[in-house]
Amino acid sequence: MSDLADVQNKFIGHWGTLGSAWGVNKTMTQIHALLMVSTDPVTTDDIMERLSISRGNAHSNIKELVNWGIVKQVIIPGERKDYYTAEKEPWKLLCTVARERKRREIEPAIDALEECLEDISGLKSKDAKAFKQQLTEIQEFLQMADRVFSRLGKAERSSVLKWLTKLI
Amino acid sequence: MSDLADVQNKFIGHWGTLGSAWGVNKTMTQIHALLMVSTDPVTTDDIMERLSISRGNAHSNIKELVNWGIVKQVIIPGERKDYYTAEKEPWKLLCTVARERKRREIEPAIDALEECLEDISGLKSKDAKAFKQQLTEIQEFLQMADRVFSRLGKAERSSVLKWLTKLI
DNA sequence: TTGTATTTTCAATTTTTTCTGAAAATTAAA
DNA sequence: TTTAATTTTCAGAAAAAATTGAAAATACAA
Repeated sequence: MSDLADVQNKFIGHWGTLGSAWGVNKTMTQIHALLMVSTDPVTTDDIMERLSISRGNAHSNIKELVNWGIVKQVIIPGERKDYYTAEKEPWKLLCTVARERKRREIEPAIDALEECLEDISGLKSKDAKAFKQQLTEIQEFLQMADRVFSRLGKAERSSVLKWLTKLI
Repeated sequence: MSDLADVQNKFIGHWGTLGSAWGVNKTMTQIHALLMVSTDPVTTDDIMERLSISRGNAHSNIKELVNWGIVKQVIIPGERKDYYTAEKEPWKLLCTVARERKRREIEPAIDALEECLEDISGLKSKDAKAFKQQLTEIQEFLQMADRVFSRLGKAERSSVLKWLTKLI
């Protein structure tokens, strides 16, 4: 027989593990998990206490979540402290993350490959041609990913679901 | 005016950066990048030299790539050394990664949430109900992700392209 | 067998990342 | 103003992850 907080902590831990596997700081995803299961807005002190972490750690990870657009600061009239909430709807989370990852990772990668392609445009050896061909294929792949993420980033729940259902 | 190896190194570096952002060891993705742009199979020594890394490092990352099914060992008759190659086609890479990530991350996450749901099944407070509801939504989301990855994992290039094109 | 090439392992080290905690800065009430 | 609450910063500490290099294990030709 578990009590609510215990199970929530378990969930928070698992969400952190999942985040790590995808290259996200564990504390960051844990804070996010805590906010997802919190019905009311939460303060930095709440987070520090709940996750047993320092103020600095809590602070910087919250800021990072806000940067990603995954967490919002909410103003509570009459309160001095800052309160935070997260979007609860997983589909919206997906959209936000897709938008950010496109901007932060896919677009720069495309630009980088573009540069590589320019650098070798002058080379005519057989090996250079093979490399060029390979880079071009990867480039096309990334461009497709870019379009998918872009589409996802703009999507509404219903439309995402519609595609995915079609897809499967 | 750059020479081929320089541009390839540049590409290898960028591919490593991209991998890091997605939670993959940089050396691992760099080895993968090197194999993708190598027309012929490559030995551990080639990799060590090209990336300036130790034998142990090269070895363990190659093994990890083989584990993921992203790199294959090839037997070259008459040669003592092990040779390795990577699938060059990005779409096939996507399929392989999707299959593995489903197995390694998504399925365990679903099981973990399932356990959380069991743990709270007895709790009847208002908060417990809200938590249950939230977990259920996340669970459904993960299950959809699972199906998408599963579909991707089985796919052929043409069919993946067909969906994605429809999607956009 | 024996010797040599090659692969594998892993303790120790280095590097990178994350985290802490306290001081400084900011904000706003008194 | 002054004071107290709160947020922000950041140098140093701790933890985690990656890497080295050499010894051990293995594979195989002679």
